[in-house]
Amino acid sequence: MGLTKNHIFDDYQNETALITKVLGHPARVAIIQHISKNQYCNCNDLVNATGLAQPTVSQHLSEIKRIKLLKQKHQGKNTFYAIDQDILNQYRRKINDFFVKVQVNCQK
Amino acid sequence: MGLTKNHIFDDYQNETALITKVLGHPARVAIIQHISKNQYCNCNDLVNATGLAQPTVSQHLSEIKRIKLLKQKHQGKNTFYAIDQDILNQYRRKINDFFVKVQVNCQK
DNA sequence: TATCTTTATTGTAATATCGCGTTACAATTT
DNA sequence: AAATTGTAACGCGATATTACAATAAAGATA
Repeated sequence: MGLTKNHIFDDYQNETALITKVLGHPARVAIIQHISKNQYCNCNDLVNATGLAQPTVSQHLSEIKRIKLLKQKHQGKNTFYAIDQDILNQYRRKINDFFVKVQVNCQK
Repeated sequence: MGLTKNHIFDDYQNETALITKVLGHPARVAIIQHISKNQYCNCNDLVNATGLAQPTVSQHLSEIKRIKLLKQKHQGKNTFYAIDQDILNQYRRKINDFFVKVQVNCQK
């Protein structure tokens, strides 16, 4: 089948997986790092920074956008990307809470 | 190609991705949750808890084992699984640090 | 011994992902 | 207008992932 059965899991489990899945590729980790160090950089910067082809970077960008982690500014032919810090912080807490809850469960 | 170019990314990026990738599936999130609430449960418990077939659960378990997040005890025909809390805590800090570093970079 | 239970392995079909060449398109630049 | 630049979309080949039936293997039980 090859098709994840999302419907048999709850919202919390699906959302946790959705967020971590986006972080689950080194290119996307690298892209997020580079944008954070160069807020409002463009696609070409990321191509140079990662060494991946432009369509590949563009594809990874759209996966990161899917979870709303990026803000975009269009200026002429350029698109500038920045990290949405509110969302980032929200996800940081969510993922950390997941770990903490698991940890607490272990100790009961 | 369908082949991740790990060699063009650094150890930090690859390790961050490796950990989050394992969490990037709702079945594995569910399995980790269930083991944490039932330390030293067996595979059958997880089959019942998730609703997935036994080979599927076994496959997910081995992915979680790949990053050393599980401890196992063999007792006769049974295999009991538990969360390795040291590793869990290590990963919690690692992933949280990743988020924090990105956040700090944004604010420079 | 034969059977049942539990888990891992093998094999396979369906689907998703990764990476990139090509193309398309919009906004500049010449 | 023509060429250039930056980005997204399309399409494709290679590989990986998801899920499961069937089987194997190892221990327990009748």
